[in-house]
Amino acid sequence: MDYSKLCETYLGLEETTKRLEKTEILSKLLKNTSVEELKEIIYLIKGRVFPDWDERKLGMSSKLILKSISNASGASKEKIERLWKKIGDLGKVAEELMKDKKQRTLHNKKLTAKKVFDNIKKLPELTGEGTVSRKVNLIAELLSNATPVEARFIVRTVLEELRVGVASGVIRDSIAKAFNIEVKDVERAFELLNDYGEVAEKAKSGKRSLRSVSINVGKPIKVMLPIRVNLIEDAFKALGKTVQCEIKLDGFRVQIHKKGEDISLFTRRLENVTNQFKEILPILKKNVKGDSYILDTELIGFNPKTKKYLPFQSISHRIRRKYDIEKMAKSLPVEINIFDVMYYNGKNLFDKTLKERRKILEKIVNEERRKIVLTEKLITDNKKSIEKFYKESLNEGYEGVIFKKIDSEYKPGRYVKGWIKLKPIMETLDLVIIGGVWGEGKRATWLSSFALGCRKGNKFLEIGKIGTGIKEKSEGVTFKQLTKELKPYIEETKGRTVKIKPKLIIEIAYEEIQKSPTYSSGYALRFPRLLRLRDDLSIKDCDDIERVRKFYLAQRKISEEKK
DNA sequence: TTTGGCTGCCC
DNA sequence: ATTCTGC
DNA sequence: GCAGAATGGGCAGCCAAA
Repeated sequence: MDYSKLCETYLGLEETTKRLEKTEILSKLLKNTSVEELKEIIYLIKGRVFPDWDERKLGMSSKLILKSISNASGASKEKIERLWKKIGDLGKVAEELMKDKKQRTLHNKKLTAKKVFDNIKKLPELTGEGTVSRKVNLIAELLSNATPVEARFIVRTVLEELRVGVASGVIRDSIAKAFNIEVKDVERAFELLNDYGEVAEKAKSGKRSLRSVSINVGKPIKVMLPIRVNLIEDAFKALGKTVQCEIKLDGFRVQIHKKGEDISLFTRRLENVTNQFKEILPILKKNVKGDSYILDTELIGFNPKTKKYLPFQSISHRIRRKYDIEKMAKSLPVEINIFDVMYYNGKNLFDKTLKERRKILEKIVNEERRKIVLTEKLITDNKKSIEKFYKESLNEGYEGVIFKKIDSEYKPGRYVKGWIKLKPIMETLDLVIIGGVWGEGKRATWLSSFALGCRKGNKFLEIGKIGTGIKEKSEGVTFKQLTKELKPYIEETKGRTVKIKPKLIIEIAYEEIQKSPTYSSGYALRFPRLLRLRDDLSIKDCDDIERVRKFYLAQRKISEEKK
């Protein structure tokens, strides 16, 4: 397939916001795609070259793409930075610059989808000295042979940000439509295979082939996710009468696959982390019965001396580690908290109820404190007991609770009403805006991220940035309004980043105050978001570092960390 | 040899 | 992770 | 309510620059 044909589809998809129209456009393309190319085209439509479960990484993002654009177009880095700030999309920047260039050199080879796919696929293979320039050249070569529009989408594909409003939902519906199969059959096949390329191939060869798909132990599946509510009343509203309350621990979500003697561990984003946590494999073999299984768990770090749980930041040292793994396993051991089972001894348990799945867990797991346990839970239909469970969980220092409908099925990869997350809301901070970053995509013409300061005497110290909780449309605090108000106070511009004179106070909510190695105040906020403008306050009223420190010391701590 | 920019992925 | 928005 | 697209801090590893 010519890459230009694919780009036409991208343009069509980008043009409409309607999902049904997107489905129509995409299903047409899929119908006209040969079996040989189907997989690649599906990946490219998702803005990738690999399926979700594939662990290869391109190792190329905005800063390196910028170099490729510079090489291919001859424009300086500064010029590209300027355009990027203005347009908010490196793809469109490449398009503009290649337009200028193309007027001079008109003859180039026609790009095929395969050529684009193959060049990008080569990126992960490059390692060692000279890697960066080789990667840059590989993409520059594609850009040089591309039409301006093709350049736009090549850049976005490498960035894995296609921005045409297509992700798994539209792809699912398009496959169903293209091959005349029910959406729910396509969805189920994807739950099992986790690869829309393969699903499309099966769908093309018919309903029977799609239905014969089964789970592949050792290949990660997507996990079920809870919806968040802020009030316990909202949780009651969404849940059935009987509720399973579970404590929420602040560790890593890990799914454990066992098939015969082989055990593999995967994160929520499907990365294989078996090597990082090898020390738990013998525990699993000893304490969990069964020839094959898939378990849903949270790994939580604890202090080996005091046996107390540790905050997330401690065990975050372990997840991506490649060196000193064994040493780390000793100084930062983890406890396996099992809360679900999706597959057992050859049987897929997605359609079983939570009650049934938990029953299986209780039969097969032999618990050992600080090694392997079933997540602490309470099953009740009494509101008072639920409230008490929540309160006590917070008192224990846990992150919060998860409420689950007792008869809920397991829905891989979905945020569903059957699972509800409740965490406490911390006291907010009033902080001053001291900088900003120009936005991308939909937010291209606005300042869309804001640097925050807290007061120390007459000065302001950085305490992080904030970019969510602000509205694009409608009522409330909008990006447009903030940009307009702050623009006159911009003191300095560096690429897409600006410094802003302290003027405007905003109220910020967050989950936790952390010690920060990057910000000058020494603190940063975990999951910050904007609640409202405080134009009733002047910069003198900005919360100071002492108040931040006071909150830091007062907040939930599951263990005293000695550092 | 050290430092720092960049990327990808945990939350 | 949280949040907003169009369907 | 779902799906998609914006955005946060911090960490390890890799490579290039200092």
